[in-house]
Amino acid sequence: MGRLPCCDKVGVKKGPWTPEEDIMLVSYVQEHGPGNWRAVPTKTGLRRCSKSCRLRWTNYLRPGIKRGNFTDQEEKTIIQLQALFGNKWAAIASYLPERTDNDIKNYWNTHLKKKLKKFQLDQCSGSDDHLFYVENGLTHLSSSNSRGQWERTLQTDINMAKKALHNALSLENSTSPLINIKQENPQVSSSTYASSTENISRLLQGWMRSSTSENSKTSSNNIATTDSSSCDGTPNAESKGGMGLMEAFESLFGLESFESSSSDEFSQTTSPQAEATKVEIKKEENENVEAPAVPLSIILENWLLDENTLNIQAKDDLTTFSFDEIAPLF
DNA sequence: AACATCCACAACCGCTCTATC
DNA sequence: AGATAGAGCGGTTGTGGATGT
Repeated sequence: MGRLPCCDKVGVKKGPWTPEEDIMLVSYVQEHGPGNWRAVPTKTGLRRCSKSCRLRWTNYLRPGIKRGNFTDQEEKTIIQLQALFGNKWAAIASYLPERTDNDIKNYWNTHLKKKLKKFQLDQCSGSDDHLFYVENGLTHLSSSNSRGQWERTLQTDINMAKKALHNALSLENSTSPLINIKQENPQVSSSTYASSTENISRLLQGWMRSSTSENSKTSSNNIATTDSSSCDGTPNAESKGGMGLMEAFESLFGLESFESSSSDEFSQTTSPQAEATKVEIKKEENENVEAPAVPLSIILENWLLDENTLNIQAKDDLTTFSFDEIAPLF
């Protein structure tokens, strides 16, 4: 049977969007809010596929998107999160609220992949550039085969992932553009918009001002379903980021270990269950060093997200974790 | 100046998941 | 329970500008 296409392919325009089309789309969103994309082509007269309209909005016209060069900090964050998540661009993007997953993916493919290749070559030739890559989170690329090397690499990656998470969470609190706009500057700055669409951004500014109160109901509904990083600039870190982490650790260690750990528990720094877990681990270690009852992922989870209280404890857990337990998974 | 090649990025494609009826 | 629409996601492609010959 198959799915019906999202729109009639005949007469649908493809390729780059013109400023006029952008304005038509933005005008529609101003009026109706993002959502009901199927109706957009007919209501606006745009000869575009509904999906194309949605993507154009999500990846380009949506408020709060930062364009232009990636900063060193952003680059490091991407590298570190990529090491953690793999090519889960949406998950990575949720930690960089001003960037879209498409942007990050493109940046990775065009810039960072090259650094990756260079790193591999430099490693063969023993270049001093190695330090750069270590600092930027590329140690996971090491072709280390020995167990000791692997463990050191893991340790380094976890440190960097932890840093990245910390940085990302700081970013969320401090640089989310629409939060700042709402909280600090009701006049709304245009600095976060694409320079090429500044005219459109002005339309949006007016819309945002009026919509914060008037459309709060509809826009919150629509926005919440529009994108992984919501339009109000506050990525759903608890659900999305949290799950991303879980997936990351599962993919890292091949363990299905989060079934008993809810996202709420995940967000807690010292949940009773986590404490119980640690006790359990210690107990297990005393009884049987090679068979920890609690997956490594939970240890890492606790350690990553609890800077102060669990650091030393979990580090101990980590360093005493038996590699034999997970070695077959690699 | 003309052409070829490279590169970055926007956009598209196809698949999957979820919500709704 | 199955069909459908809406949306998310990752991979790939197309296009236009920059650079080299």
